[in-house]
This record gives sequence, C-alpha cells and structure tokens, in this order.
Amino acid sequence: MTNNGELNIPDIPALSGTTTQEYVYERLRNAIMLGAIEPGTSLTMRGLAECLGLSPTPVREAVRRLSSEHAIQIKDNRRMTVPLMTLDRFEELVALRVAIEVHTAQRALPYMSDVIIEKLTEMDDRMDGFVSERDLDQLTLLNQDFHRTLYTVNPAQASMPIIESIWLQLGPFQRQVLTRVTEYYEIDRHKEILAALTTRDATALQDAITNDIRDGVLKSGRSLLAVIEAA
Amino acid sequence: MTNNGELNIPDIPALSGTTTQEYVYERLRNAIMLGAIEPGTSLTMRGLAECLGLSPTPVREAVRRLSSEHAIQIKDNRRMTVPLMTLDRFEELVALRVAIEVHTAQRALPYMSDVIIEKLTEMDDRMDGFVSERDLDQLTLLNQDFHRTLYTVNPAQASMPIIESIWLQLGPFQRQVLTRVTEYYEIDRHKEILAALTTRDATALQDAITNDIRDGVLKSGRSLLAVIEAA
DNA sequence: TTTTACAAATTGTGATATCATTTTGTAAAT
DNA sequence: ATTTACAAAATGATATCACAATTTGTAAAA
Repeated sequence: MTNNGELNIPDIPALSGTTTQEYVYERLRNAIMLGAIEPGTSLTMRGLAECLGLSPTPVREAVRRLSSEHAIQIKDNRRMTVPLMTLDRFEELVALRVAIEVHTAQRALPYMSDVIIEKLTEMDDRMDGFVSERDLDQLTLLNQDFHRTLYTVNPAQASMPIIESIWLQLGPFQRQVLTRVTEYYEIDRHKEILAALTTRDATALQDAITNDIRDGVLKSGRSLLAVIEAA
Repeated sequence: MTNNGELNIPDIPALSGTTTQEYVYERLRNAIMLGAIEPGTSLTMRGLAECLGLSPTPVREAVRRLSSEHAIQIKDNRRMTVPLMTLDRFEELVALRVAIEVHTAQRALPYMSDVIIEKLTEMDDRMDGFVSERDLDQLTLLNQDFHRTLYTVNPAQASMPIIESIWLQLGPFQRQVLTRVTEYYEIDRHKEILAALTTRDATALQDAITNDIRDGVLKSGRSLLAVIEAA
C-alpha cells in the first residue's frame, strides 16, 4: 500500500437511490474542493478503494470523471494527484472564471425576480455569520450556493457545469491560500451584486461579479505562488 | 438486444500505448461529433459493448465520461441517447461559445507569431478545398483544428477543454442542420480572423470570432428548431 | 381490439479473477 | 556511501461473474 493510510476523506450523506460510483464521485469531489486531499499527495486506485471500503471498479469510474474535469491528474507512474497550482494556470483560471461568470450573470439578469433577490440577500446575511466564525467550509459552500442560485434563474442556462468545473480546479489552491493567510478580510462584493440586480443594471453587475471574483483570493494567491515558484 | 444492430460507429485508428477505455471514448466522441449516432437513438451499455466487440467495463467508463460532458444523456429507463437539441439550449450554447472563444482568442493574441499565422492561413486554404468538395467530415475537423491551433498558442490556456466540450454538445445538431440545408455557403470569416491576427487588432479579432461562430449555423439552426418545436 | 398478468430475457452495477507492467524492497557490488 | 541487480509485491486494465431490478414478449382475460 501507499501513503493512503494517512488519507482522511470526509464522509458525506449517501443519497438513496444513487449508485456507488456516483457516491464516490461526490465524496471525492467534496474532499478535493474542501482541501481534504492535499495537492501533490500520491494516490492510487486501489488505495482509494481500500480507504473507502469498496472495490476498485466504482472508484476508477469516479476518478476518471474527475480526471476528465482536471480535478485529478493521472501521472505516468501509476500514481494520481490533485494537481499543484502554477502562477500561469492560476491567472488563466481566474480570468476564465470572470469571463464565464460575467457572461452567465448577464444572461440571468432578464429572469431576475424580487423573490430571488430576497433569497440571495438572506444567503449573504448567513455568510456574514460564517465569516465572523471563520468557518471556511461553510463559507465556501454557501458562497458557491449564492453564485449558483444567481446563475440558474436562467432556466435554459448551459454554463453552470462549466463554472462548477472551474471552481473545482481552483478549490484546492484557494483553500491553501485561505489556510496560510492569517488576516482574511473580504470586502463584501455580494452587496454590490445585490444592488446591481435590484436596479437591473447590467454594467454594474459586470463590475460587481468581476470584483467579487478578483477580490476573493487573487492577490493572496499571486503572492503565495510567487513565493512557491521562486523555490 | 436493442436496436443497436443498425448502429454504425465509424472506426478510428487506435493510438498504440493507449487503453481500451480511452479508445472507446475517442471513438464514441468522434461518432457523436460527426453525427454517426442520430440524436434520440436508444443506446445500452451492453449493446455498445457488443457492437464494439468489448466487455462492458471499458465502455461504461467511456460512456460515463461522455455523460459528464453532456454528450450522452443517461435516461432513467436504462437507456441512453445523444440528447435532442432545443431552441433555448441552442441559443445558450452558441452564446456561450462566443463568450468563451472570444475570451480565449484575446488571451492568445499576445502569443501570436507570424509562423502560426502562416500555418493558420495554410489550414484555411485547405478548408476552401473541402468546401467545394462538400466533405462535411473533413470540413468540421479542420475547422476545429483551425480554432484549436489559434487558441493553444497561449501555452498556459485552461479553456480549451471547455471549448471542446461545447463543440461536442453542438456537434450532433450542427450536423443535422448541415445535412438538411441544401444550399450551404459560408461567408469566409476565417479571412477576417487572419487579418485581425496579422494586425494584432483585439477588437477586430473579437468581431471576427463572433461572426465566424454566428454565421456558422446559427440562422439555419434557429429555423430548423422553430419547425421542430412547432410540432 | 384493448387491457392485464406474468414468465423469460435483458440490463446496469459492483465485486472478483487474471495478467502484463511497474514499482519497491533488499542485498550484493562498486 | 552509491550504485546495481533482481526477486517480491503492488498496480492498472479488462473480462467475467453474480445479482437485483427492469424491460420485453406472449398469452389469457376483458
């Protein structure tokens, strides 16, 4: 066996009626997103299977789906890792997030209703609580929920799966940044987003989304990567 | 067995050193993209496996990857299909293609070299030949190659896999359109793209990419879907 | 003709077996 | 100490097996 012994993959509630493969996928995805699998750690199919108490078959299917989404990197030496971030890749992913999420928000705007704005406002309030409690897991999940709720008011929207895949690629590094940066204060751009939605102001919405994503961890991420890549 | 008997999945050269699962993935992907699997046709895992002369295991992995990319829809009655297009979805996908490809082209522009422009010009010339021969398969593949070559001059680019997944979702319907539309003449927007690249003109590039994608099959697609959805 | 009933066939899923390849652990040689 | 050699263990990939759930085909009943 490999060093999977020290691997701790948080359990998640198994939705009834779902397949083992789906359960493994959701569980690994969750673990990666929340930083429970340190980027660079060596993984094996059989190691993961044993760790989860399952046969390799459903694990391989889940892992392959994740590798298709670039959440797991299959190396040539029969090992897999959550990929380490590079500065170039980080810049690309953040820029891509801005481009797609701005676009998606614009196309959601015509479908926006006061009911949804009320719901988003309530979510933002709850986030403030998690900020003061410094509950990173809940904060991450709720922040995603906020954006997802906004984008999916457009019922025909086709970009949500793509956005989720970018979140997944940024997630592990974002967590590394948040863990290392002691003073974490976020200017609350969600308030700006809500204001733009209320006035149905497309330009203001574009700016607010852009700022929200950029403020998140862009500067901290850059400086951390500058240090890492200097070595 | 199901109606997989009448299913003809074009063979593709198997790259040596690759796995069966990967081969199945590439082959199914190719078949979907080129319209060899009519959208709406019922498929089964075992049917596909038998059709390809393989065991269900690698087929299931390939199919699951494709369903993650929304190229195959897994229905609840143990059947799978290549999803049928709807007007709303079509509009969303085309708009998304424009947004992402414009963004990706912009970020490729700083890396553009005369050597690459020369290569792109040569590809465009070859496409003219396929247009007059009405070789849709070669035309589709070469058109993709043209765009891919342009975008990947940015070595750190992270959006290519996303663009490919959108192409895959549009592919089957695009083919249906091209097959039904007898008079197919494309205003050659590639020339505009090449001109914008040569002058390093970001705004002109944006317009050229947008027009290229929109001209493709947007109008024909809309009218075909209007007819279909009226029924 | 249409509906109902029910056995037979088919299907998706996951565990297991097998095999070629690769990695790893160990000891001898330098 | 390093390198080299090589046997033992582990790994990924695929086929096969087993099983529960579902679909399908057929014939009786309405």
